Amino acid sequence: MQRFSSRSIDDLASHSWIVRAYDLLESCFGDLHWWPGESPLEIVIGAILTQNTAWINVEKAIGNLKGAGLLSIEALYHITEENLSLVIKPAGFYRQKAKRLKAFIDFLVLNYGGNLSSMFEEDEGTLREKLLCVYGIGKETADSILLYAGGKLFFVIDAYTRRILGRHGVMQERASYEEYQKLFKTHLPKEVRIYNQYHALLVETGKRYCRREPLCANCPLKDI
DNA sequence: CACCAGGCAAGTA
DNA sequence: TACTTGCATGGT
Repeated sequence: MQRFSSRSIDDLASHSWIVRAYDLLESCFGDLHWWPGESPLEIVIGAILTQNTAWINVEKAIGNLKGAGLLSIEALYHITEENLSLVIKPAGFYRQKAKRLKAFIDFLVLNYGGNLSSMFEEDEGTLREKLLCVYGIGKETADSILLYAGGKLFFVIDAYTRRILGRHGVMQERASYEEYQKLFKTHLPKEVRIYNQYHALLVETGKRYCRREPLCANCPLKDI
């Protein structure tokens, strides 16, 4: 029986990779202070609109919402789902996403008087469970809302995170959302600022250096 | 022209 | 549990 399981060896390797990657990326990109959005509401809307969609198209949809005066709970509550879908059209999947935005707004109005601040006053574990019950909100969207709009300590796992860690052999790309989340939770200080910045750094890296094919030679992480 | 983008829900085995 | 498919516009 070996005294040191391969698990703990792996943990050490993972730990050093996670920490080194953070330092390297931060020295490359600096402080990104994410999420691109000017208010908690805009962040929530962006989180739903960006589902499997290029951010550039989300910006157009949000621009349309602004132009139409629809960046408020009130306005979003009163507009019809169909009209909303036309405004957010550039983001793609527009019928589904109109339904999802409506579902969230209804949830917010019904449970928290339409007040985002009130929503975030709820116990964060309970809130996450409730968000996951809202139509159109899965784990990534829930964690994005909690971290970036609410400042809660939840690490966001997205396609870029999987791809980057998968390609660098830190974890199987197909591993579960929980496995990925545990990896970061285990090896990082429990600070919202770090969670926020790290995910932002990973997305930036993914956009620039880790698109589908091929693996970019200039990726800052290639020598770890 | 083909392929993909910061997912999710619903259906199948 | 672990796949598969539909959803849809716009950039490369």
